[in-house]
Parts: sequence; C-alpha cells; structure tokens
Amino acid sequence: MDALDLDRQLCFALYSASRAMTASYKDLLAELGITYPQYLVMLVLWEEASAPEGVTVKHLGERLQLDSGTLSPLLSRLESLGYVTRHRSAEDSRSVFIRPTAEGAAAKERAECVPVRIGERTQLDPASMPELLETLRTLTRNLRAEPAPVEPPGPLPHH
Amino acid sequence: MDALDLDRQLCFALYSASRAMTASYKDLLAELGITYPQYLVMLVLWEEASAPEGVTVKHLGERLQLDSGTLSPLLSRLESLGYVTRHRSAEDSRSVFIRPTAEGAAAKERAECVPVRIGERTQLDPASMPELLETLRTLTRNLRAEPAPVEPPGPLPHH
DNA sequence: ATCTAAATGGTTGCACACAATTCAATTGTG
DNA sequence: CACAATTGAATTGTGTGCAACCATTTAGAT
Repeated sequence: MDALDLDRQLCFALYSASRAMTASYKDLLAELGITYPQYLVMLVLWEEASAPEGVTVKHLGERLQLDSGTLSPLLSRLESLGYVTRHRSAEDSRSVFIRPTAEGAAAKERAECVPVRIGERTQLDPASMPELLETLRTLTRNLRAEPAPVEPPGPLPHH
Repeated sequence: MDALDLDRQLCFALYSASRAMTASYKDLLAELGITYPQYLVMLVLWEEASAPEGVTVKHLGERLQLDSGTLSPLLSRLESLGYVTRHRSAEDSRSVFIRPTAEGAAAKERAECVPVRIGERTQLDPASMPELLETLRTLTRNLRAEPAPVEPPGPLPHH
C-alpha cells in the first residue's frame, strides 16, 4: 500500500497506453512509409487542404503542440519523402508554408483504413469512446494550465 | 465529418495527454535532478527494495516495457547521478543487477509529494480514477496483443 | 567434451521531444 | 526614420524509444 507503486500511477498507465498505441500504428503506417508523428502532421494537412497556400509551421505546432525543434527536421523528412513542399511566405518571409504534394494528398485514401484497423485493435466499446476522449482532453487541458509554483506558495496569485 | 480528423483520434488524445503529463512532472522531478523515465525506474527500485541484490535490467524492462537500448544509457545516467549501482550477477554474468544507492533510496522520501502534486494538477475526481486506470490498462493490453497481419489474411495460421 | 540454439545485455543508428540559442524579419513606439 | 521588442523558424544539445545487430554466456543435445 504505497502511493508510489508503479501500477497505481495514472502517469504510467497513460505513458504505457500511448507507447502501445504508437507501436500499433507502426505496421499500418509502414505501408505509407511514414512514422506516427509524421502521420499526425499529414492528418492536419489533409484536414486543412482547403487552404491553397498550405499551413504554416507555426500552425502545425499549435495543432499538435510541438515546437519547431521537433517539426523542422520532421518536415524535412516528409519533404524528402515527397509528401510535402515548403516555401516561405511572400507577405511575411519569416513564415514557412507547408503543403501536401499530389502524392501526399493521394496518400489520404490509403490512410482511410488506418483508424478503422486501430479501432478494431483497441477492442473498446465504440459507445464509450466519447467519454474517454473527453476525459483525456480535460486531463490534458488541466495539466497544461499554469501549475502553482513548486517552491513559493506565494501570497494570493491574481486570477 | 471526416474519420481522419485529428481531434476525433483517440491516439492523439492519448499522445497529447501523455506528453502533457510528462511535462507536468518536469518541475517536480527537477528537484530530484532526474527525468520522467528515470523516475519510473526509481519507482520500480523503491517498490522492490526488499530484494537485496537489486533487480536485473531485464526485470526493469518487463515492468516498464522498455528494452535495453533505452534502459542502458538511462541507467548509466542514473549511475553517474549517484542514484544506482550496477554490477553483474555472480551466478549468471550476463545479467546486470541494479540497486539504489543510499542516496537513491533516500530520494524516495523527497518523491512522496510528487504524486500528490500531480493529482492536484489533474483536477480529476478521485472517484473516477479507478475506472480511467482500468480503461487505459485494458486498452494497452488489447493493443499489445498480436495484431492481425496487415497484408495477408493468410490461410489459417496455426495456433 | 563439443556443438549449437537461445538468452542476455550492449552498441549503433535513426527519429522524435524539448529547452535554449541564434538569426532574420517584422512590428510597435516615439 | 530609428530602434527596441517581438515573432517564426532553424539549429544545437540532451535524453529518450526502438529496431537491428553484436558479443558473451548458458543450457541442451549429441
């Protein structure tokens, strides 16, 4: 009966589930030649295909909560694979627009079956999915909120 | 209404929540000078402190579902930090035993408050915790199970 | 005793994550 | 206009994750 027991930690249950999920995508995404984080980038690009210019690196970072240190090399790998192109904005040359190539856009069809396969593997009751999604999103939101500082309890923070 | 929408993916909700959780541990673990995966290793060592020899790298890998390619460098860093010692087994010199040092064992006290702080930050109803834990564990177990092969439906595999 | 297959831990290589820094471009201010 | 502050991306450095490969050791079969 110890509060530090590994199997009692929510963090470890999340960490294990997340790694098992990523591992489960591996063989499905191998057919597309991409990794799981690369797949997440393609999901955003497919979803926002209406933007003719593409989306900026900053926008991808906001959607996926990843910074440029992760996205820059990841995007250059997607570029070498022929899935995306990158070009600097004409209006603001600090911004880089990412757009799927024809091949990258076409890969969407081949990816349609991926969530279905994963859904089968989870063996979860589809009816329980919305609640689980909502719980995870609430948890993420709460954890990202400004945590109370560790050292000083501090005299009444403003909020 | 697209099955590939990012915000509809359980995988992304899990991935985000897991990263937010790890990030939330960062400032708490900084006081111990360790990272989150290093903390997980220490949890196992504290939990199994009754074993005088310590536990093997193989055992750590089974508890955490991590392989030696991850654990070897991680344990070297814990050793440099003075938290653990490593020595080969006398009976089977292929095995390496990991044991907390006095400092590593003492750090348990300083870690006691960590799960409490995290629990506060999650803002989750404590009553809903067991169900969430069980859902995540079931999900992990299902995803780790032998997935049906992608390409060949195959003519009746033996089992 | 010897040969071999399996087990074990290490090493290497690649791909994230993320903090910190750098750099160029832009914006806000007077 | 000058110029400080901000912004967006890239770069660098550290630390995981994980697959593939390697060396050592053990156990089992002959």
